[in-house]
Amino acid sequence: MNIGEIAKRAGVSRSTVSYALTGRRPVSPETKQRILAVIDELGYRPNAAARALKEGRTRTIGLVIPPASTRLTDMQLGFVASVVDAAARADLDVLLSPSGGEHDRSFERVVTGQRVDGVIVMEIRLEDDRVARLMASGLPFVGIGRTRDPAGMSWVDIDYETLIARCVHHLADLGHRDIALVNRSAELVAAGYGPGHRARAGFDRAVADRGLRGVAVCCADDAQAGQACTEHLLAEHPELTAIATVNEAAAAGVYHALARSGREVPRDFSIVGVAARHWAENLHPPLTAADVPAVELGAQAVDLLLGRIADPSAAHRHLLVAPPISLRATTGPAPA
Amino acid sequence: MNIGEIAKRAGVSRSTVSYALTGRRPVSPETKQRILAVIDELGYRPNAAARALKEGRTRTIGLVIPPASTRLTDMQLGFVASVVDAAARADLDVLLSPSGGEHDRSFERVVTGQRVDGVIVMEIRLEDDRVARLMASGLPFVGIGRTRDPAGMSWVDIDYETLIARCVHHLADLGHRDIALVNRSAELVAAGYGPGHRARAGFDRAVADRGLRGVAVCCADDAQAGQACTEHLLAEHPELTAIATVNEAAAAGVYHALARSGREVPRDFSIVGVAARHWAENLHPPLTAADVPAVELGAQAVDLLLGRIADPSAAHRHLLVAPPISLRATTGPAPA
DNA sequence: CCGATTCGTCGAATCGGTTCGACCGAGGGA
DNA sequence: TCCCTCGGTCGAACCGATTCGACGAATCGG
Repeated sequence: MNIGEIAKRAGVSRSTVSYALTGRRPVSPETKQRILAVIDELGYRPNAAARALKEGRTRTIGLVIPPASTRLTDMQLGFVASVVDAAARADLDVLLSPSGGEHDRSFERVVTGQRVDGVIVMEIRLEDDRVARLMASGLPFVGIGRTRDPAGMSWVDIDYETLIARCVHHLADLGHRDIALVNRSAELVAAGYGPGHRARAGFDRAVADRGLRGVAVCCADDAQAGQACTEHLLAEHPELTAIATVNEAAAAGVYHALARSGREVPRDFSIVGVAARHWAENLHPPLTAADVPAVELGAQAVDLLLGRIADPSAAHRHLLVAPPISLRATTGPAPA
Repeated sequence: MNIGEIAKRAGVSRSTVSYALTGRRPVSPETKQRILAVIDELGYRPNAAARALKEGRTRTIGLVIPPASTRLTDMQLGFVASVVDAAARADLDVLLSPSGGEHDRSFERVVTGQRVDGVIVMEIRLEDDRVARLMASGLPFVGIGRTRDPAGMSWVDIDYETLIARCVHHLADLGHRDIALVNRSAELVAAGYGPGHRARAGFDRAVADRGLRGVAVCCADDAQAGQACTEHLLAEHPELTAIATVNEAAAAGVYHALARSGREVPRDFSIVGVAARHWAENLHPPLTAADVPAVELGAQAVDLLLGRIADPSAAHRHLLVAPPISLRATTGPAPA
């Protein structure tokens, strides 16, 4: 079932079969039809490896994800899904590569073995050696997220700094004076995870701008940690009346801790965050939050990558989104 | 940076480089060292396409997932993560293929273009044309889930029928007489989604065995639907004192509906389900549930697939797991 | 001391496509 | 009528690896 077999049965040469399929040279209607009939009958498809070898491209992109051991957040899942979706629309396949920890062989294989035409990297750190590796390799790539100095790369990202600042202003406008930031996990922040640092910076700046009293804490990415963290926060700072958070996975725990402390949301306490819309709406009560357009970002990342593959020397482009805050049910005036 | 370049710089023939790398023929220590030095210096990796073409295998497996539009449940995410993880351990790459809906081109490409050595298929229906397609193609594959008559395939699956029956018996043992099943979405069940049907069958059988009164409903996979569904259920059947569920995504909504109706869990009402442990523990209160070992199942699926790739004519194997119910905080004696 | 092994290496064939140069015949312009 | 162009097709080269057969040199047993 290779191209030679098709050629033999159609009574033409292999090149003619190739031209009939790719259309890169004219083939007479009768010949073409005969070839297609044979192909259809035998269910022939060109061998992807042979084609990739000759053409020098694989029609596959790599998607570098955090290692499987760290559970994907809802937002990350949204990115993965939208990248896969957008790639499928462009008739590209997606090769998954967990990176970090023990799986660096996988990353190496993807980057170095000419298995993919380009790469999308998620979960970028301020200093990220995967990015350095990719830049050195010359392979086209796009970050979902960006390094501290992203001038030499193409990327899409969420403007956490602006968003958290906006959250703080929203709370300040409502009269809150003592607010807390529930950030991502201490490990992530310590490892230089961009959103954690940028959220912190935005929080500090806005708190200073509005003359508020702010306290920032880190919190692991699950409901139990969110609860523990909030209980601790309320015990240490009983004066708090609001929380801003970028940790969607912890939000349910934050709710429970507040309920157990006797505080009712939003009457006694306000919460505002940055989260996937799906997630914000499914909390109870629905979370007032900046809705991250994960689907759009993933699609844009694929777009950018296609551009770089088509012209690797083109100027780098990027997209920084700061979606507006959707008012739902968790923020209200500061209690008197 | 191909093997010829390495050969030239090391002053040997291309075949010798190949033998030095694969070890399939002896190479003298000095020569080998010289070759490895050059390779190291130039950062050479064999071209994956060329190797695949000659060897006839790609060292890649396909993972067929539901289309991106339908959000992955926590359990499905666990499967994906564990498959990727297990594949990485075996030095295999994973090619993602959304199937269903508009993405059948992607599935076709994966199955037919000799891009992968084997395939793992998720979300299998009782009658599943992707399975039929794979059987016809002769490509090794393993299902996570199984068709109605899975004799001709290898698979791993969760024994929903037994598990839900076990849940019902657990509730009956606690004295509950009126119980409901909250199943997966009506669309899934209508489409012949196996777990939905098998859960229903196990529920009906156990309810009959114990002489209970049971009511089964379908429910979309999110918290809002869970709440609406439960409210409806309580309105129609106020005599209910317990719910068994296979719909982990709806559980939070079930909780809220019960709380809003004034029922306290587990004092007034019991809930028991089948869910990923991570998910059950993060609910509040933690859900008494059969903990699905998604990680183990994914790893087993990869194992089975490796076996089939190694020997496609070997007898089919399968694994049906029925993990015990972990008692947490949501079941108690039926109210008097 | 000679024939048979064994070791280390090389050259050439091969995998299944794409693509380039060339060829033949028909049609069109001068 | 002659020449050129162009449509349609073929054969051969090529992409970058693996692998088989062969061959020279060293080793070994008799």
